[in-house]
Amino acid sequence: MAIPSSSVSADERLTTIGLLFESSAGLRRLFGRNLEEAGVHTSQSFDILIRLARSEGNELRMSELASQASLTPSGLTRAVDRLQGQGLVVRRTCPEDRRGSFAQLTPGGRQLMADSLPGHVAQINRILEDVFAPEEMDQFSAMLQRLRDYTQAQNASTGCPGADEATDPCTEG
Amino acid sequence: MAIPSSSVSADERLTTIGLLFESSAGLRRLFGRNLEEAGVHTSQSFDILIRLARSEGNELRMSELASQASLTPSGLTRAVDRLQGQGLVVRRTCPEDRRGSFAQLTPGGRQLMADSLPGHVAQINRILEDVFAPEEMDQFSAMLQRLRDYTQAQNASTGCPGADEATDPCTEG
DNA sequence: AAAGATTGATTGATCAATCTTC
DNA sequence: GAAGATTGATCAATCAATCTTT
Repeated sequence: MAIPSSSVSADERLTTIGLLFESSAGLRRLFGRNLEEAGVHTSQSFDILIRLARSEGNELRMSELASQASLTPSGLTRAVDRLQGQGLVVRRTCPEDRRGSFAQLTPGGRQLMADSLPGHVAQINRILEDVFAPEEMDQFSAMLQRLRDYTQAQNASTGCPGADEATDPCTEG
Repeated sequence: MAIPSSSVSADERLTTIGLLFESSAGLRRLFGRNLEEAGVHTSQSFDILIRLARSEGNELRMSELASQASLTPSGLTRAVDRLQGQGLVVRRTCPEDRRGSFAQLTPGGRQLMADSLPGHVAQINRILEDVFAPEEMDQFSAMLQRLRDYTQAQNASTGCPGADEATDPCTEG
């Protein structure tokens, strides 16, 4: 009682991490419902499509996309296979380095994003406005940014998915 | 420029959600390394074990455990099968309602938690102290708590895993 | 030999269907 | 018939190994 703020107990900090995990899982479920109705199969698919949609030329290198989507290279290969099967994405061999390839949004993929994004953004706004006061939003975002950067840096030491030097703020899910 | 705080753009809010997802995935990867060294197979296993460890009698009903761990009933059945196979958990039929059962930590399971928890807590403390100022911690936790509660309430409307009325603050991962 | 990407084998999670008990 | 839990079938992600290009 009346212990200063640095006294946050171990239990409380464990709980904080648990809340982060549960929030993430809960949001994915909420989004999943609406995205499916909008024609996007899963929240993970959307995660990939939106990053392509927000990139120059609607395309990204496989390795960078894997990193941004928190997937291993093989995981991304399979995800892009599925999206290609749905006609939303195509592969393009990188002309300067023929080992690499780009994943690129098709016109159909762009259309799907154009159709589904407004509803998704509206849902996000509704949630965030219900939960946070306006001045809290920026704080929350800034804290998450630091936490994300920290985990990326730590994971980078040992070559992990989602451990990119990515300065790119294009980071949605 | 100089637009008030409520003008946070759609892109910024999309990014906030993306940061939350990436933070969650990044933390799971960081924890996974250390937990594996400590003898816990995955971050998901730990998620289940710690909830049992922090519950009365080291046991919890399957349905409640599923909800707390953000798993479907069948997902939890399989997870408990694995933990039982490792000798960390046993099932106990509920005497008052023979449809239900409890998952309960074995002595070996309790020992494993006793051995691995200190290191895990230390890792969490290190991360949170590196990333956040002391006074930010409580804010961050409180914001996540509201977000978690909100998503649970929303998902509850349609019967989803992790959508519990759970007032229980035992919530780690 | 190292980097980018893919494939095969395995593990983990989900949905739909089923079984038992209420 | 509904609730708690499990099983079968399927899908998605990972690791280890492989192929191509550098």
